Amino acid sequence: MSALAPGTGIFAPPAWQDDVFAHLDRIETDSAFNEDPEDIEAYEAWVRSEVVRKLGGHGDTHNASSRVASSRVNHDVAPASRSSSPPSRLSSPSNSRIARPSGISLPHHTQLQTRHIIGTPARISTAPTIATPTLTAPLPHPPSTRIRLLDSPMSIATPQSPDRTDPSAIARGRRDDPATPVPLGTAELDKLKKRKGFQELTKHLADIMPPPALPQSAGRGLGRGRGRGRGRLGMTGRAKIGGTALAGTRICLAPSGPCKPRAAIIVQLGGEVVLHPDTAVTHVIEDSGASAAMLARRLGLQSLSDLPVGTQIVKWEWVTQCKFEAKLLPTDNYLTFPRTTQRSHTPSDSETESDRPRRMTAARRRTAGFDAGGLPPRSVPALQMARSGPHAITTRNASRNPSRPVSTDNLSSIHRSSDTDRIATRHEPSGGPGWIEPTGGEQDALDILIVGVKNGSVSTEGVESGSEAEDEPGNPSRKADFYKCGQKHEGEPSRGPNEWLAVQFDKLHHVYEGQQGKNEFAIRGYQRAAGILRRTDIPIISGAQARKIKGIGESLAQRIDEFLEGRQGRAYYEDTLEARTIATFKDVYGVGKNFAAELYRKGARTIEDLKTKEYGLTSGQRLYDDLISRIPRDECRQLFELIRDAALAIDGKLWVEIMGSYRRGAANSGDVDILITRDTADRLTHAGILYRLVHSLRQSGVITHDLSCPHDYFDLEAKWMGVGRIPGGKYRRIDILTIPFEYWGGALIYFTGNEVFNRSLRLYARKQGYSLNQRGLFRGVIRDRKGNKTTEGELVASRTEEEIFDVLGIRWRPPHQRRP
DNA sequence: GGGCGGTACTG
DNA sequence: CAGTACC
DNA sequence: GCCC
Repeated sequence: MSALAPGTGIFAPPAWQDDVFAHLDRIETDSAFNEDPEDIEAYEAWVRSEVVRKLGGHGDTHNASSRVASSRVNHDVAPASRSSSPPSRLSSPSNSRIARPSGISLPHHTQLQTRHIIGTPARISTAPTIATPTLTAPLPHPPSTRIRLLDSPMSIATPQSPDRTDPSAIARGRRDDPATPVPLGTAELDKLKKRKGFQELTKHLADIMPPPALPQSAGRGLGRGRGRGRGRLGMTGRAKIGGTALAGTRICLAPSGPCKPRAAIIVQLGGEVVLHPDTAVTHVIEDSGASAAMLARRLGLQSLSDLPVGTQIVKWEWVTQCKFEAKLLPTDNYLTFPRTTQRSHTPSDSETESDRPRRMTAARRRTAGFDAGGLPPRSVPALQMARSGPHAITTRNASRNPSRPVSTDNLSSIHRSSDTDRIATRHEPSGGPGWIEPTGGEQDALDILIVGVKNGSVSTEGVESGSEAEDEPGNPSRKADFYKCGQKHEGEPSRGPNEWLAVQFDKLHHVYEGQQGKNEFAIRGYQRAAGILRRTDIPIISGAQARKIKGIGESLAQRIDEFLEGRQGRAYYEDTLEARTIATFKDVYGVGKNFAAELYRKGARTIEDLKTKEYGLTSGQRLYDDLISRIPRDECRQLFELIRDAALAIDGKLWVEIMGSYRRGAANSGDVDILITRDTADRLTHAGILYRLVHSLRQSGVITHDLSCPHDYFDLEAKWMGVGRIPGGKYRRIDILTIPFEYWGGALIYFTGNEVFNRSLRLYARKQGYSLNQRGLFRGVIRDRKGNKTTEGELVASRTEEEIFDVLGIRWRPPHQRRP
């Protein structure tokens, strides 16, 4: 929800904006946004036509590239001029001095090519002057192999398909005389009741609820002014806000999320609170992101249709809004399961992580295959662990229990056997669509273990006791256990009980990005808090409680209290039009904080302003509409294939791979990242490829814009950033990076990310006396007082990912586990 | 109170 | 150089 | 912002 409404975004539903970009943003990022798919299609078609119109029918090419290109062409005519004659390679695939592991094939590509030389020995000599590692070391493995590995989306625990329960079927249960509510529920309910948290909450409710002697049925005239309830809320000093807005309601708070403060607010507003549904319940609060089926389970029901007729399942926002408007509002805009048809393409994300973290604003995460909303089996110990152990916060240690059919030895042997550096990005099963749930029969051992742990069928024994249990063995160096890069992070296929809070912090983070004079580390703190909350399985019910978690300090704890109590605190007052606008402008490529602020000062208020008035945006920047939207995995793959094929047509021995969030298994990505290198065993290199590739793709209409070009296209290490598309499709951000062959490992790590993982790994490396960059792991780097490097240092490891992890004493992990 | 990743391209 | 970008 |  990133509408630019001042001061309302965090507490209120987003005001509708007459801003198509806000609209698009909502479509793209907000899973709660439901709209007729046809409207969306029509809208997106319109956006495309607008773009085409503004671009005069096609993308133009930036001067930057032509400038660089022309300055280069004379200098280095050879590669370009050769392009007319198809290159070729020696026919033998094994001309490399290093034997390839059997079963791994070179990328197959065109065969009908005439002999030609791409690089020259002279080129090779231009390679960076690090000591060349002995070529007898295991080589990195060729990309684009089609071998199924754990490092593949198919092996990632993908979210199960969204719950298909027909929303209209919700709540057809009986509604008895509200004066004598009868509990609803199955045997599940008894189990729920036994949980410690549940009992605590019951007790708490007894404390704050009006005396039972009074008729509870309607709660009319009660609640407000009740001494005890008020007492609890006294700290807010705002007990009058909201009046008796909820009089007459009987609201079920499923035992997750910020129950206590929520209960207090409801009572304060004259409503009743129950922890499990009965025949008199009028509303159920649910915004943890659970599916209907999961919610039903948490409520101890077989199905939500067991709820009394007319029961509204609403988001907490409805209550806060009732409070602020001091009246009972219609629930239409706050339904957890809106009645309109669900959009069929609601992302089924395993990783909807944004490549542009600042865009993470919306509650877009959807259902998971199991109920993470329930109380965790060991909430208190687990939380206490949070500060001391890396495994405490998440419950996603896949393989705690070796007594599963598949031993962990098998797992690690899969990882360690052969090569962990084979990219093995599995794009799709042959002929099938890309991102599908593995069927039962095809689940591999890891899937089974992951699913088992998640649905509780596999014990998570050993969480408290800490170490031993070698499923998710620590790192060779135990210190690494305490870094994000030494932990397993698989993203959040499940929604935890703190999703609502996490979303608030996402929003706050976005706002702060537009706030002037705020420390970048402070801003990141909010982003991190969102992630922490999202991964915390224990419902956070107070700032003080959250304070125990590593990463949540005094300030964040205060924000949490404000959110939980529905208070208009700092978060509210800092949510200004200016901050939001600037934050939104920053989403335009090339517009950073300073320029965004300047644009605001100059009077721009919407993205539309930037495009229609003269603020000096380039044509590429005006593609905002397309670029801001996420790229479905399958489209990433198609773009990749176009690029790869173009590259292989130039030199079939290139290694071309798709990196970034795609490699981490994301269901959609913010851009397409391509990494290119070439085995130098035949004494040829990929120098000049980038220039020819970009040129070729421009010819074919795949590349349409340059955003930034390498200072030297003919360096072995070069980066091109720009915009392209599948002809006819949306414009997409594309990055293409080339690296010297010997940097493969370092480049893989860098380009795979994610950002947090990289920072963590680099920090860890630094603490160990190394320095890690996209070229590899270095030792002996000397920095001056300001941290500037004064000595290159010596390359320690870089040929493969595993080599680098080994030196650092960190367990290698497949990309899909690198999502802290 | 210091530290917080390391680098590349643009103008 | 500062600003913005990449993961 | 948080952590050491």
